[in-house]
Amino acid sequence: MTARESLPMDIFAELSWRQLVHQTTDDQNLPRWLAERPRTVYAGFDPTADSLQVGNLVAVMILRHFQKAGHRPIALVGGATGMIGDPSGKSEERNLLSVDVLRANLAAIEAQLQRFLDFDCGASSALMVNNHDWMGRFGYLEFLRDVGKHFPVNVMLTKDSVRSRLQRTDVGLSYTEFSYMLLQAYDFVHLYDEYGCELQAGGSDQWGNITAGIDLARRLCSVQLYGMTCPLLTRSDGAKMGKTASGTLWLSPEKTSPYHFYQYWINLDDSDVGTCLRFLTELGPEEIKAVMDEHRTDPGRRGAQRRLATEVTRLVHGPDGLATARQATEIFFGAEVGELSDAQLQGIFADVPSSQLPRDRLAGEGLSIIDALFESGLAKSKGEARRTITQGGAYVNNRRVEGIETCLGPQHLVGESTVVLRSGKKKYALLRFTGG
RNA sequence: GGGGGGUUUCCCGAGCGGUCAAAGGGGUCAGACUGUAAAUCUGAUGGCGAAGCCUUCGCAGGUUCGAAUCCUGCACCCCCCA
Repeated sequence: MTARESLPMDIFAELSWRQLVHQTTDDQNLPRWLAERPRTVYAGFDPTADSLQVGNLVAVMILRHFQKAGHRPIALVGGATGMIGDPSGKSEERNLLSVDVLRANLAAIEAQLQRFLDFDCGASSALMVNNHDWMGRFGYLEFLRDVGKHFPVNVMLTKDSVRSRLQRTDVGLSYTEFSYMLLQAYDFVHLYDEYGCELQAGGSDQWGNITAGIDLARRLCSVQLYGMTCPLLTRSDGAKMGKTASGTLWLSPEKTSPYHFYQYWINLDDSDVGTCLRFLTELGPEEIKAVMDEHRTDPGRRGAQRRLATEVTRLVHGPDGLATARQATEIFFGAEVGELSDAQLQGIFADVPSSQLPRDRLAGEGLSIIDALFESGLAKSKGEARRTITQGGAYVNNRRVEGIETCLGPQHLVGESTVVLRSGKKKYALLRFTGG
């Protein structure tokens, strides 16, 4: 999709109907400016962890939309800014990451971003940059003279990110974090100089940093750059999207299995599905409307959640990840554990605790189901195991265990060496019989 | 300094010499129901076991055939009067 003077779609209209536009620095002219010809837009990602999370996905999607619309996206990873820590939206001073951790995080995040953008499609090919490449060369004195001179402290003090921290008496704000906005501001100027990037996108908490960059560009280069922010993705109950009892929902399959990722969306509250469909999928307005209409007719089927989970999981984990997640879902909700190999089981039950037992435990009379539940950790004591079985809450390979006399033998093995135990509706554990 | 009350099983909280593994509630775990939700209902809830046995009621001793329950000392907590 090579972009010439004619653009394949109106990006501003696209983002608007998705309600992804929270604020812009020029409501009057930005839509027209974007429609005129291909532009270059950037969004930044901080290497605070070795994976992006769901919250980052909104910015990623925005870059994708820009690219689809014929513009050129730049994904910036904050090798330099990550060393400082952005105070925006943070209630307290952050601990600095070590250089090694930072380097590993950067590499991981760069790899993740690769899959969301097209880096080889002519004029609108995406770019990946690391601000450490230009910030690292700056000397302190040089930076103060060239950049710091243009920042009136009284203006900096009015930024929300700074002010909210100064108002609190229990936490402070270090000079380091206070200076963060200078770095991000300079990034914007640098990307303008280097790549003609004139627009920065980010979450609504980035407003102060974005406008700081625009101010700096005006002073240093006498140009008018643009900024736009999107709403932060939150749930209707106020909680952050992508936070679960067990922690953050990561995009990395190592940190959050495709199954859990898929399940998060399946379980999403009805009132949040619409927003997520608009924010996190590329379905068009008609299709989303159709999905939502159908969902309202029969909320029990949770068609909207299913569609959302399908789309987002496919986007993040690819068709294979989606397939694994779906297969795992079927099994987790009671489907027969049939002819699966150890490797498949390993994938499906990636997050499930497993224990190793010597294979000869299955020989002779076999392994008592009570001991099996106890040793797998599903029951804290043999009494508890007994109870669970008596009450009909124990399952072997998803078949209910009928009596406490049941013993496991080789005939219960699935795959090469695995027995799938379950207690209650969805508490699973694997037993792996090895050796001998 | 003087006087009084407390410390119970995951939590709160009954118990006041045997029938106490210890009422009740919460939580938790199963089951039913359900939209993989919420609410509700049912059952279970120290450990090992077929009966039965073992370990628990702040800590250490003692009285008794027998103690969470009585006595003595110790530790911690709370309240009242100075």
